[in-house]
Amino acid sequence: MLYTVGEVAERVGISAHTLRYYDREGLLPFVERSASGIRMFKEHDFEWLHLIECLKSSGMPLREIKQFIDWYTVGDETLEQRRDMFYARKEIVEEQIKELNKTLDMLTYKCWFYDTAVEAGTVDAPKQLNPEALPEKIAAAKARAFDNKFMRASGGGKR
Amino acid sequence: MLYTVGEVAERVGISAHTLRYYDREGLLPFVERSASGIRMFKEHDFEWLHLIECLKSSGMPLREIKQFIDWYTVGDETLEQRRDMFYARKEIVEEQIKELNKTLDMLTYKCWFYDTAVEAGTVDAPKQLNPEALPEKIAAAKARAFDNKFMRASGGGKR
DNA sequence: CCTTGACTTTGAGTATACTCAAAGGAGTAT
DNA sequence: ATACTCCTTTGAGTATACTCAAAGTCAAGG
Repeated sequence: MLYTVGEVAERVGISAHTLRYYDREGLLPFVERSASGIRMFKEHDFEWLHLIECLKSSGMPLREIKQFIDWYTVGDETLEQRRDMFYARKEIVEEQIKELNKTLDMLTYKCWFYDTAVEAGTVDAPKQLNPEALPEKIAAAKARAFDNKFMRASGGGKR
Repeated sequence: MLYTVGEVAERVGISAHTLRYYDREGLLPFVERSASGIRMFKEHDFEWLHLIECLKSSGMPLREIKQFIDWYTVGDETLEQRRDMFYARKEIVEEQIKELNKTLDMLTYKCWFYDTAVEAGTVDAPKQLNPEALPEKIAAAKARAFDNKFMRASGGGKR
Protein backbone atom coordinates (compact mmCIF):
# COMPACT_ATOMS: atom_id res chain seq x y z
CA MET A 1 0.00 0.00 0.00
CA LEU A 2 1.37 3.36 -1.08
CA TYR A 3 0.22 6.87 -0.17
CA THR A 4 0.51 10.25 -1.86
CA VAL A 5 1.53 13.33 0.05
CA GLY A 6 -2.10 14.40 0.38
CA GLU A 7 -3.20 11.08 1.82
CA VAL A 8 -0.36 11.12 4.29
CA ALA A 9 -1.22 14.70 5.23
CA GLU A 10 -4.77 13.71 6.04
CA ARG A 11 -3.77 10.65 8.06
CA VAL A 12 -1.10 12.24 10.20
CA GLY A 13 -2.38 15.79 10.45
CA ILE A 14 0.64 17.49 8.92
CA SER A 15 -0.18 19.59 5.85
CA ALA A 16 1.01 18.47 2.42
CA HIS A 17 2.83 21.81 2.18
CA THR A 18 4.74 21.01 5.33
CA LEU A 19 5.55 17.46 4.26
CA ARG A 20 7.04 18.77 1.02
CA TYR A 21 8.95 21.36 2.99
CA TYR A 22 10.38 18.64 5.23
CA ASP A 23 11.32 16.65 2.17
CA ARG A 24 13.06 19.65 0.67
CA GLU A 25 14.97 20.14 3.92
CA GLY A 26 16.23 16.58 3.67
CA LEU A 27 14.11 15.06 6.43
CA LEU A 28 12.40 12.51 4.23
CA PRO A 29 15.13 10.85 2.10
CA PHE A 30 13.33 7.53 2.57
CA VAL A 31 10.28 8.60 0.57
CA GLU A 32 10.34 7.10 -2.90
CA ARG A 33 8.94 8.54 -6.12
CA SER A 34 6.78 7.17 -8.88
CA ALA A 35 8.07 7.22 -12.46
CA SER A 36 6.45 10.63 -12.89
CA GLY A 37 8.03 12.07 -9.76
CA ILE A 38 5.14 11.71 -7.34
CA ARG A 39 6.06 10.98 -3.71
CA MET A 40 4.94 7.50 -2.72
CA PHE A 41 4.96 6.93 1.04
CA LYS A 42 5.21 3.37 2.27
CA GLU A 43 3.54 2.06 5.40
CA HIS A 44 6.91 2.00 7.12
CA ASP A 45 7.45 5.70 6.40
CA PHE A 46 4.77 6.54 8.95
CA GLU A 47 7.15 5.36 11.63
CA TRP A 48 9.67 7.87 10.39
CA LEU A 49 7.08 10.61 10.38
CA HIS A 50 6.06 9.64 13.87
CA LEU A 51 9.64 9.81 15.09
CA ILE A 52 10.10 13.19 13.42
CA GLU A 53 6.93 14.45 15.10
CA CYS A 54 8.10 13.17 18.46
CA LEU A 55 11.43 14.91 18.18
CA LYS A 56 9.83 18.06 16.87
CA SER A 57 7.29 18.15 19.69
CA SER A 58 10.18 18.03 22.11
CA GLY A 59 11.51 21.21 20.54
CA MET A 60 14.28 19.67 18.50
CA PRO A 61 15.08 21.93 15.54
CA LEU A 62 14.63 20.48 12.06
CA ARG A 63 18.35 20.90 11.48
CA GLU A 64 19.12 18.42 14.27
CA ILE A 65 16.46 16.01 13.12
CA LYS A 66 18.05 16.11 9.70
CA GLN A 67 21.43 15.47 11.28
CA PHE A 68 20.04 12.29 12.82
CA ILE A 69 18.54 11.18 9.53
CA ASP A 70 21.84 11.83 7.80
CA TRP A 71 23.60 9.68 10.40
CA TYR A 72 21.04 6.97 9.86
CA THR A 73 21.69 7.12 6.14
CA VAL A 74 25.41 6.68 6.66
CA GLY A 75 24.90 3.40 8.53
CA ASP A 76 26.33 1.56 11.52
CA GLU A 77 29.42 3.73 11.85
CA THR A 78 27.23 6.50 13.30
CA LEU A 79 25.54 4.39 15.97
CA GLU A 80 27.23 6.21 18.83
CA GLN A 81 26.28 9.67 17.62
CA ARG A 82 22.70 8.55 17.29
CA ARG A 83 22.68 6.97 20.72
CA ASP A 84 24.18 10.10 22.27
CA MET A 85 21.62 12.25 20.52
CA PHE A 86 18.76 10.23 21.97
CA TYR A 87 20.23 10.34 25.46
CA ALA A 88 20.71 14.09 25.24
CA ARG A 89 17.19 14.59 24.00
CA LYS A 90 15.83 12.34 26.72
CA GLU A 91 17.40 14.54 29.37
CA ILE A 92 15.94 17.63 27.76
CA VAL A 93 12.48 16.09 27.69
CA GLU A 94 12.72 15.02 31.33
CA GLU A 95 13.63 18.61 32.18
CA GLN A 96 10.74 19.92 30.10
CA ILE A 97 8.29 17.66 31.89
CA LYS A 98 9.55 18.91 35.24
CA GLU A 99 9.16 22.49 34.13
CA LEU A 100 5.71 21.91 32.69
CA ASN A 101 4.65 20.34 35.97
CA LYS A 102 5.71 23.51 37.74
CA THR A 103 3.79 25.53 35.20
CA LEU A 104 0.82 23.28 35.82
CA ASP A 105 1.14 24.00 39.54
CA MET A 106 1.11 27.70 38.78
CA LEU A 107 -2.00 27.28 36.63
CA THR A 108 -3.72 25.18 39.26
CA TYR A 109 -3.10 27.93 41.76
CA LYS A 110 -4.23 30.67 39.39
CA CYS A 111 -7.39 28.76 38.47
CA TRP A 112 -8.26 28.48 42.15
CA PHE A 113 -7.36 32.13 42.68
CA TYR A 114 -9.64 33.32 39.90
CA ASP A 115 -12.44 30.93 40.81
CA THR A 116 -12.41 32.49 44.24
CA ALA A 117 -12.12 36.00 42.84
CA VAL A 118 -14.93 35.51 40.32
CA GLU A 119 -17.21 34.16 43.03
CA ALA A 120 -16.61 37.20 45.21
CA GLY A 121 -16.42 39.64 42.32
CA THR A 122 -13.03 40.91 43.38
CA VAL A 123 -9.42 39.75 43.61
CA ASP A 124 -9.42 40.95 47.21
CA ALA A 125 -11.24 37.77 48.22
CA PRO A 126 -8.43 35.32 47.42
CA LYS A 127 -5.75 37.88 48.21
CA GLN A 128 -6.97 38.46 51.75
CA LEU A 129 -7.55 34.83 52.63
CA ASN A 130 -4.90 33.85 55.12
CA PRO A 131 -2.58 31.07 53.94
CA GLU A 132 -4.06 28.43 56.24
CA ALA A 133 -7.44 28.86 54.58
CA LEU A 134 -6.15 27.63 51.20
CA PRO A 135 -7.15 24.10 50.28
CA GLU A 136 -4.29 21.72 50.96
CA LYS A 137 -3.64 20.93 47.28
CA ILE A 138 -3.70 24.55 46.25
CA ALA A 139 -1.23 25.54 48.93
CA ALA A 140 1.08 22.72 47.83
CA ALA A 141 0.81 23.66 44.16
CA LYS A 142 1.49 27.29 44.96
CA ALA A 143 4.55 26.39 47.03
CA ARG A 144 5.96 24.26 44.21
CA ALA A 145 5.14 26.86 41.57
CA PHE A 146 6.98 29.61 43.38
CA ASP A 147 10.08 27.64 44.25
CA ASN A 148 12.45 29.09 41.65
CA LYS A 149 15.18 31.53 40.76
CA PHE A 150 12.77 34.42 40.29
CA MET A 151 12.02 34.53 43.96
CA ARG A 152 14.36 35.95 46.58
CA ALA A 153 17.19 33.78 47.89
CA SER A 154 14.90 32.41 50.62
CA GLY A 155 12.97 30.32 48.09
CA GLY A 156 14.55 28.56 45.11
CA GLY A 157 16.46 25.87 46.97
CA LYS A 158 18.19 22.93 45.20
CA ARG A 159 19.23 22.66 41.57
CA MET B 1 15.14 47.31 47.04
CA LEU B 2 15.09 48.25 43.36
CA TYR B 3 16.78 46.57 40.41
CA THR B 4 17.91 47.80 37.01
CA VAL B 5 17.21 45.83 33.88
CA GLY B 6 20.72 44.38 33.92
CA GLU B 7 20.43 43.17 37.50
CA VAL B 8 17.07 41.58 36.76
CA ALA B 9 18.51 39.96 33.64
CA GLU B 10 21.27 38.34 35.67
CA ARG B 11 18.94 37.14 38.41
CA VAL B 12 16.26 35.59 36.23
CA GLY B 13 18.29 34.53 33.23
CA ILE B 14 16.44 36.58 30.64
CA SER B 15 18.67 38.99 28.70
CA ALA B 16 18.31 42.73 29.25
CA HIS B 17 17.60 42.99 25.51
CA THR B 18 14.70 40.63 25.88
CA LEU B 19 13.33 42.35 28.98
CA ARG B 20 13.31 45.68 27.12
CA TYR B 21 11.65 43.96 24.20
CA TYR B 22 8.94 42.60 26.49
CA ASP B 23 8.45 46.04 27.95
CA ARG B 24 8.11 47.53 24.50
CA GLU B 25 5.52 44.89 23.64
CA GLY B 26 3.49 45.96 26.66
CA LEU B 27 4.22 42.96 28.88
CA LEU B 28 5.76 44.95 31.70
CA PRO B 29 3.47 47.94 32.39
CA PHE B 30 4.12 47.46 36.12
CA VAL B 31 7.80 48.38 35.85
CA GLU B 32 8.40 51.91 37.08
CA ARG B 33 11.03 54.38 35.95
CA SER B 34 13.51 56.60 37.75
CA ALA B 35 13.47 60.36 37.15
CA SER B 36 15.98 59.84 34.36
CA GLY B 37 13.91 57.14 32.66
CA ILE B 38 15.72 54.08 33.96
CA ARG B 39 13.58 50.99 34.59
CA MET B 40 13.39 50.20 38.28
CA PHE B 41 12.08 46.71 39.02
CA LYS B 42 10.54 46.10 42.43
CA GLU B 43 10.79 42.84 44.33
CA HIS B 44 7.17 42.15 43.50
CA ASP B 45 7.86 42.47 39.77
CA PHE B 46 9.76 39.20 39.90
CA GLU B 47 6.46 37.46 40.47
CA TRP B 48 5.19 38.97 37.27
CA LEU B 49 8.29 37.88 35.40
CA HIS B 50 7.92 34.41 36.81
CA LEU B 51 4.31 34.22 35.67
CA ILE B 52 5.29 35.46 32.22
CA GLU B 53 8.03 32.84 32.03
CA CYS B 54 5.61 30.13 33.10
CA LEU B 55 3.09 31.06 30.45
CA LYS B 56 5.78 31.45 27.84
CA SER B 57 7.31 28.07 28.64
CA SER B 58 3.90 26.56 28.04
CA GLY B 59 3.99 27.97 24.53
CA MET B 60 1.65 30.89 25.09
CA PRO B 61 2.41 33.62 22.52
CA LEU B 62 3.47 37.01 23.85
CA ARG B 63 0.35 38.50 22.34
CA GLU B 64 -1.85 36.41 24.63
CA ILE B 65 0.30 37.10 27.65
CA LYS B 66 -0.10 40.78 26.90
CA GLN B 67 -3.86 40.28 26.61
CA PHE B 68 -3.88 38.86 30.13
CA ILE B 69 -1.81 41.74 31.45
CA ASP B 70 -4.15 44.19 29.78
CA TRP B 71 -7.10 42.48 31.44
CA TYR B 72 -5.33 42.68 34.78
CA THR B 73 -4.75 46.38 34.25
CA VAL B 74 -8.44 46.95 33.59
CA GLY B 75 -9.43 45.48 36.95
CA ASP B 76 -12.11 43.27 38.45
CA GLU B 77 -14.46 43.50 35.50
CA THR B 78 -12.16 41.14 33.57
CA LEU B 79 -11.97 38.42 36.22
CA GLU B 80 -13.89 35.91 34.13
CA GLN B 81 -11.74 36.33 31.05
CA ARG B 82 -8.64 35.82 33.13
CA ARG B 83 -10.08 32.77 34.85
CA ASP B 84 -11.08 31.27 31.49
CA MET B 85 -7.65 31.95 30.10
CA PHE B 86 -5.98 30.06 32.94
CA TYR B 87 -8.35 27.13 32.61
CA ALA B 88 -7.74 26.96 28.86
CA ARG B 89 -4.00 27.11 29.35
CA LYS B 90 -4.17 24.46 32.05
CA GLU B 91 -5.81 22.07 29.62
CA ILE B 92 -3.16 22.77 27.03
CA VAL B 93 -0.38 22.12 29.50
CA GLU B 94 -1.97 18.86 30.64
CA GLU B 95 -2.10 17.80 27.01
CA GLN B 96 1.54 18.83 26.50
CA ILE B 97 2.63 16.76 29.47
CA LYS B 98 0.81 13.73 28.10
CA GLU B 99 2.47 14.19 24.74
CA LEU B 100 5.90 14.72 26.23
CA ASN B 101 5.49 11.53 28.22
CA LYS B 102 4.83 9.69 24.98
CA THR B 103 7.90 11.31 23.49
CA LEU B 104 9.84 10.23 26.56
CA ASP B 105 8.63 6.67 25.98
CA MET B 106 9.89 6.88 22.43
CA LEU B 107 13.26 8.15 23.63
CA THR B 108 13.49 5.48 26.29
CA TYR B 109 12.93 2.88 23.62
CA LYS B 110 15.41 4.46 21.21
CA CYS B 111 18.06 4.76 23.92
CA TRP B 112 17.69 1.06 24.65
CA PHE B 113 17.71 0.30 20.94
CA TYR B 114 20.95 2.19 20.33
CA ASP B 115 22.58 0.90 23.49
CA THR B 116 21.98 -2.59 22.18
CA ALA B 117 23.07 -1.64 18.68
CA VAL B 118 26.26 0.08 19.84
CA GLU B 119 27.20 -2.91 21.96
CA ALA B 120 26.82 -5.25 18.99
CA GLY B 121 28.16 -2.76 16.46
CA THR B 122 25.06 -3.05 14.30
CA VAL B 123 21.38 -2.16 14.33
CA ASP B 124 20.66 -5.76 13.38
CA ALA B 125 21.18 -6.76 17.00
CA PRO B 126 18.17 -4.94 18.46
CA LYS B 127 16.16 -5.33 15.26
CA GLN B 128 16.40 -9.10 15.24
CA LEU B 129 15.70 -9.60 18.93
CA ASN B 130 12.27 -11.15 19.22
CA PRO B 131 9.72 -9.02 21.09
CA GLU B 132 9.68 -11.25 24.19
CA ALA B 133 13.38 -10.64 24.69
CA LEU B 134 12.85 -6.89 25.31
CA PRO B 135 13.10 -5.80 28.92
CA GLU B 136 9.62 -5.35 30.39
CA LYS B 137 9.91 -1.56 30.75
CA ILE B 138 11.25 -1.10 27.25
CA ALA B 139 8.45 -3.12 25.71
CA ALA B 140 5.91 -1.07 27.65
CA ALA B 141 7.49 2.23 26.65
CA LYS B 142 7.61 1.15 23.02
CA ALA B 143 3.96 0.13 23.08
CA ARG B 144 2.90 3.49 24.54
CA ALA B 145 5.14 5.42 22.16
CA PHE B 146 3.66 3.79 19.07
CA ASP B 147 0.03 4.06 20.07
CA ASN B 148 -0.99 6.97 17.84
CA LYS B 149 -2.56 8.20 14.64
CA PHE B 150 0.58 7.62 12.59
CA MET B 151 0.22 3.90 12.91
CA ARG B 152 -2.34 1.87 10.97
CA ALA B 153 -5.92 1.66 12.23
CA SER B 154 -4.99 -1.38 14.37
CA GLY B 155 -3.06 0.83 16.81
CA GLY B 156 -4.09 4.35 17.85
CA GLY B 157 -7.14 3.47 19.95
CA LYS B 158 -9.00 5.98 22.17
CA ARG B 159 -8.89 9.77 22.02
C1' DC C 1 -9.77 15.06 -26.18
C1' DC C 2 -10.43 17.77 -22.39
C1' DT C 3 -11.49 18.93 -17.82
C1' DT C 4 -10.60 18.15 -13.03
C1' DG C 5 -8.01 17.68 -9.19
C1' DA C 6 -4.01 16.41 -7.03
C1' DC C 7 0.58 16.29 -7.84
C1' DT C 8 5.28 18.81 -8.94
C1' DT C 9 8.96 22.81 -8.29
C1' DT C 10 10.99 27.37 -7.17
C1' DG C 11 10.95 31.29 -4.89
C1' DA C 12 8.86 34.55 -2.14
C1' DG C 13 6.19 35.97 2.01
C1' DT C 14 4.71 35.59 6.93
C1' DA C 15 4.72 35.10 12.06
C1' DT C 16 7.10 34.84 16.21
C1' DA C 17 10.53 35.97 19.18
C1' DC C 18 14.27 37.57 19.66
C1' DT C 19 18.92 40.12 18.84
C1' DC C 20 21.75 43.65 17.67
C1' DA C 21 23.60 48.24 16.03
C1' DA C 22 23.79 53.01 16.49
C1' DA C 23 23.72 57.01 18.97
C1' DG C 24 23.10 59.19 22.96
C1' DG C 25 22.22 59.94 28.41
C1' DA C 26 23.42 59.24 33.38
C1' DG C 27 25.95 58.07 37.44
C1' DT C 28 30.27 56.58 39.65
C1' DA C 29 35.60 56.34 40.11
C1' DT C 30 39.88 58.57 39.70
C1' DA D 1 36.76 66.52 33.67
C1' DT D 2 37.29 62.25 31.62
C1' DA D 3 36.66 57.56 31.35
C1' DC D 4 33.85 53.79 32.05
C1' DT D 5 29.87 51.22 32.29
C1' DC D 6 25.32 50.64 32.16
C1' DC D 7 21.23 52.73 30.89
C1' DT D 8 18.01 54.63 27.06
C1' DT D 9 15.50 54.49 22.19
C1' DT D 10 14.52 53.36 17.31
C1' DG D 11 14.86 50.64 13.71
C1' DA D 12 16.78 47.00 11.36
C1' DG D 13 18.32 42.13 10.99
C1' DT D 14 18.10 37.10 12.05
C1' DA D 15 16.43 32.27 12.82
C1' DT D 16 12.96 29.00 12.58
C1' DA D 17 9.24 26.93 10.64
C1' DC D 18 6.10 27.24 8.01
C1' DT D 19 2.78 28.91 4.15
C1' DC D 20 1.52 30.30 -0.15
C1' DA D 21 1.57 31.69 -5.19
C1' DA D 22 2.66 30.66 -9.74
C1' DA D 23 3.28 27.80 -13.33
C1' DG D 24 3.44 23.50 -14.87
C1' DT D 25 2.69 17.91 -15.00
C1' DC D 26 0.01 13.74 -14.73
C1' DA D 27 -3.77 10.22 -14.44
C1' DA D 28 -8.63 9.26 -14.48
C1' DG D 29 -13.54 10.12 -15.85
C1' DG D 30 -17.03 11.99 -19.15
